[in-house]
Amino acid sequence: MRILQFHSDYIEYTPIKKEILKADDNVEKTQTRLEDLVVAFICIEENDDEKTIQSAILEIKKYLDIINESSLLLYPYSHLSSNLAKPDVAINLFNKLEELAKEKLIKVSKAPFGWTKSFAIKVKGHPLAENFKVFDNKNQYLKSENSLSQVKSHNITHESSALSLEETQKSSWYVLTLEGNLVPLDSFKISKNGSFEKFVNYETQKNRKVDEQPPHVKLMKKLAIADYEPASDAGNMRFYPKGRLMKSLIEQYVTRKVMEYGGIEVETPIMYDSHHPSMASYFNRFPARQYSIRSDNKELFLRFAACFGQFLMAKDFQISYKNMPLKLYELTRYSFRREKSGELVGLRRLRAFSMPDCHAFCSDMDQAKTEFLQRFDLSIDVLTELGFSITDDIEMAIRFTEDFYDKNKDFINKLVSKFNKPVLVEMWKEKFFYFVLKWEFNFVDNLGKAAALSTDQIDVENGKRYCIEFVTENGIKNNPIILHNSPSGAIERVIYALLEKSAKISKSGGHPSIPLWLTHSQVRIIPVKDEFLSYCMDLAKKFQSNHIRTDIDDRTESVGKRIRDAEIEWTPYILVVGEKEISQNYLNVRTREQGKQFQIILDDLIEEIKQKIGDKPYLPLNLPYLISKRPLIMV
RNA sequence: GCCUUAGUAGCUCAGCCUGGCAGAGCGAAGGUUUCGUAAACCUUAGGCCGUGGGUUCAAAUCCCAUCUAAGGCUCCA
Repeated sequence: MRILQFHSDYIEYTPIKKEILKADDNVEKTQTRLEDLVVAFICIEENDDEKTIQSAILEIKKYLDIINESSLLLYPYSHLSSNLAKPDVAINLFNKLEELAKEKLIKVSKAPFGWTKSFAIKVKGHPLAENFKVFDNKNQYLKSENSLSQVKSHNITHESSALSLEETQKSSWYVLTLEGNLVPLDSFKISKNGSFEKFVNYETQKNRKVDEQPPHVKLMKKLAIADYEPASDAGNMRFYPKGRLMKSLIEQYVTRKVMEYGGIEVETPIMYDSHHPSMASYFNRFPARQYSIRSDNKELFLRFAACFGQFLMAKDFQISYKNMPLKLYELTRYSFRREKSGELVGLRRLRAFSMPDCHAFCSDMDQAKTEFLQRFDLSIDVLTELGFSITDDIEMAIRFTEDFYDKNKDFINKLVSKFNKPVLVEMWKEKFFYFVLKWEFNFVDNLGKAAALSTDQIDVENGKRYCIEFVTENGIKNNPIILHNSPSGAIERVIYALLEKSAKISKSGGHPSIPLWLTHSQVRIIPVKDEFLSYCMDLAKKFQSNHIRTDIDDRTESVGKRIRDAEIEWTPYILVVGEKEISQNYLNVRTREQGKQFQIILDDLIEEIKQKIGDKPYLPLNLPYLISKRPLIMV
């Protein structure tokens, strides 16, 4: 039995003429079009039997799992062999194959057997898209080749990755305590209703049914931060002026922190040639999750992480052990992942996102571990400075192989004690994928959903896979261990978490807010009458020259209305300026934080605000400073 | 991909069950008001009721199909 499989954008076929007597009846001679599926061209050979069918279907299912596809077309295709089975045997086995496939897969269809058919097919542009397999009657899986791809022996890696996917099932869950005890999850007493409990449930249980729309989705619209863009693909957001400003500030902040740590900023292309030789193993890691673009004769895909561009760059560097650890950094705008449409949620899960990604190339495991601890501190620092409390908002998961744990208990316990709370552990019997250890900081939102922010990994494979080399003290070339750190996680996700956190505060009766350094209008000035406008403009200039974003509500609305509007925008400082303030030279301030009014002189207020902002990045207002000049973005 | 829900004015939504002139609030435009800490007042303009078909004297409303989106499931290296 021979199977030629294509991962296809579409196939169209039309039955033309019945070829053999026993061919399928009730066949309409109309065109069938199917989209996004695997087309399996199959021929049944002499000596094939039910066992052959069974092992074939397992292989087909494995292939669909790997490329993450659920639709299958079984297409009888005799031209693959010169040793065909007799038609009546073949048709019988073919129907069995269809039955079995329907038991195991979601969407299965079959083209008619024994008919001449015309067909047109469009095959997707990634190395795993084309695949050929041969089985004999002892249900042995004989050989498989990417016969049409230039990447020879590719299927061997594909095979091993399929096997290791099964290994995934063998992971087991524990809690690692501050005392360094690895307690099986079942016997660990988790305190009720805490975020750790929610996090553990989210990670380990299947039932995640929630009926509400996440609060941050409402907020991102209401505060005119971001919105869905109907004219793009789902999961590609538009960012309004306030959201863009917020993103820029967070991006600048994270980038500065990573550069202070020693990261060297680079920029790499967002698209790559699918047929470049080094793509094969990359695809094997992230199969069929990318956007693809056809341009002239090239099949390009959009990157889904920065790893790749940085590895290709590091490969061309001349690196000595003296340069290690070498840290490359890029904040991708964007990385693209074609998540399934149903998986996308507001700013939590996107198809296009901005990801800070810092790789450290280390000479050996000792150096890697030392570096790893530094980056752990960096990540805690970044999240804290972004406005999260590690104690209240963040839960940690750590995943490692049993072998690595046995050899590195002290090291792992050190991570936990730095985190200073119990940690959820997923332990694997054996290594799969490319890392031996990986941790994440997760934010748990209002609906009990967890989203990973910071993360770091110890990667022991890709140095070799990408031929990255450094010269050791002895003059030998060696492959580095690579650490993959994102100290903050995707920038959009940081905004999601900030909004969810403020929704949590508002739920419990507090005043929701956004960190001062990230709010668009830090100070809003409201002149009581038009005649005070020029005084207010002078005032605004003084704030702005001190890097405090200040605007003026010069609309002809009542004072009450303008205060209300400022509060709806979550403006942290509202100044009402009238005769009293001008004649007596003080300011009347209404703060969001304390929700009360007080009087203060200008210089003191500037000092207070500057102190609260600290050394966070500054950018000027991203909208006209007179409200009357602004378009209305959200009601 | 599957399940559920929703598409009506710029925005948020009512009307649909039980068919009978297309509605409200906010926002916008014009005007009056110059106001002291969470919504001043008046006037006006805004519509292919997602799209296509069907039933009916008559469809936003009932039926069928279809598109789009959201939420959930699955997935999440």
